[in-house]
Amino acid sequence: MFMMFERRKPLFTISVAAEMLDCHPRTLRIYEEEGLVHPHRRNNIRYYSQDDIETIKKICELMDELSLNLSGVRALFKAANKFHIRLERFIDEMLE
DNA sequence: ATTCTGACA
DNA sequence: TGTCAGAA
Repeated sequence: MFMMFERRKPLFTISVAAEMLDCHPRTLRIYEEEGLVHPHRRNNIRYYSQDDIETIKKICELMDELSLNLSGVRALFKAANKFHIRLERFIDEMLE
């Protein structure tokens, strides 16, 4: 189907995640290639957690509110990691 | 039916 | 980023 559970947490297949985020599955795969999200995999199939969904929402916000492209987001992620900053808070502050 | 990867008139 | 082919 399009959803499964693990430890009480819902996991969504790429098609469902894409619907929730109103974007193309291709886009989600690209974000993964860029190392922006790491959906859980089972039998080579991607399963997105609610957290993954939230992370991607943030990515979209960064792109259209700050006019950043994918490479910009990638740079931001790299910086956050380099300075040991919590990604969630980091992004929220960028959006303030 | 659904997803995956790789490729691009 | 969208779309399509070929395989799983």
